[in-house]
Amino acid sequence: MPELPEVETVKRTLNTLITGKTIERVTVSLPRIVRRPDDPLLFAALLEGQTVQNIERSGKFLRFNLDGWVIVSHLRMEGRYGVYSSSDPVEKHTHVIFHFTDGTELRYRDVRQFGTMDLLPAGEEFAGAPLLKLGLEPLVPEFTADALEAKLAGKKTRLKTVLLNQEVVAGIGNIYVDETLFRAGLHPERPANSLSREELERLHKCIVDILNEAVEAGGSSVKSYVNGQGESGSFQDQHRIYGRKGQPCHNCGTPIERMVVGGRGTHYCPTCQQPHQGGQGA
DNA sequence: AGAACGTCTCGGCCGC
DNA sequence: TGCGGCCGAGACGTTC
Repeated sequence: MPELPEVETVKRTLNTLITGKTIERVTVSLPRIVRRPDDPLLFAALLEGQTVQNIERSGKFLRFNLDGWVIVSHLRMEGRYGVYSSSDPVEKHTHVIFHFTDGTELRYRDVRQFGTMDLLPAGEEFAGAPLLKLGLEPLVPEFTADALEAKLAGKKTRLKTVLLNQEVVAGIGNIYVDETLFRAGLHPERPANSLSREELERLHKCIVDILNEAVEAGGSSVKSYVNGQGESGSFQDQHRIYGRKGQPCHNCGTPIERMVVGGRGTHYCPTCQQPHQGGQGA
């Protein structure tokens, strides 16, 4: 489920919950989740005795920094982490358990089993897949309108498809791309290289503003919770376009429409987001 | 029954 | 012809 704001929320919560804890052993009950090393027993063996230094984020990936290793974890659609006592009953769809020496556990649950974990030597995590080709981090000072413009240059691809491409901007998903394009007043199917400078600057600002607002609200979903302390996220109450098919646009009252772009459900206002240049944004 | 907050691969089409 | 860019479809389990 998670996009950048949800992953950022999970990251912050986990930092408060498991930093400094030492892994005693690891249980992998669904091997497909662990991509590297390909042997889940080796994955578990390499992690024994490792201490959690901190957790960072790249795009939608979590990076668990240990002593000599880094776990690069992607939640895909429905992956969730939770911190439990070892005496808590193990919930359905729990696929990986990190047992700590203090009797607590970090558990990974994933109903759809799409999530992934890659264990990589510390210092080498950016040298190859899956982080090497990640695009611009949108919430750092280096993410400027010029940087975005350079990434979009020459791309005739539709705007929504480009923004969902993690090699362009890292962390935007289906909810925030719709929210961003609505606020920017841009049609999802505009060719990416057709934006005026003004439109590009508006798009850049909307990406940054919406992601920051969502992080501030603790993310959108109710599905990417960490545990009782980290499970809420209220940004879904601020969604102005996503999931509002048929309801009136907050801007102009026109019923919001839904179409499919790049295979993804896409919500937009046919009045505020015209398929040609123009418009002032929402 | 259709859709789901994410990738990833495959095959086809288009234009240089 | 060859190749890159781009697109849609389908796949990956499961739930509601």
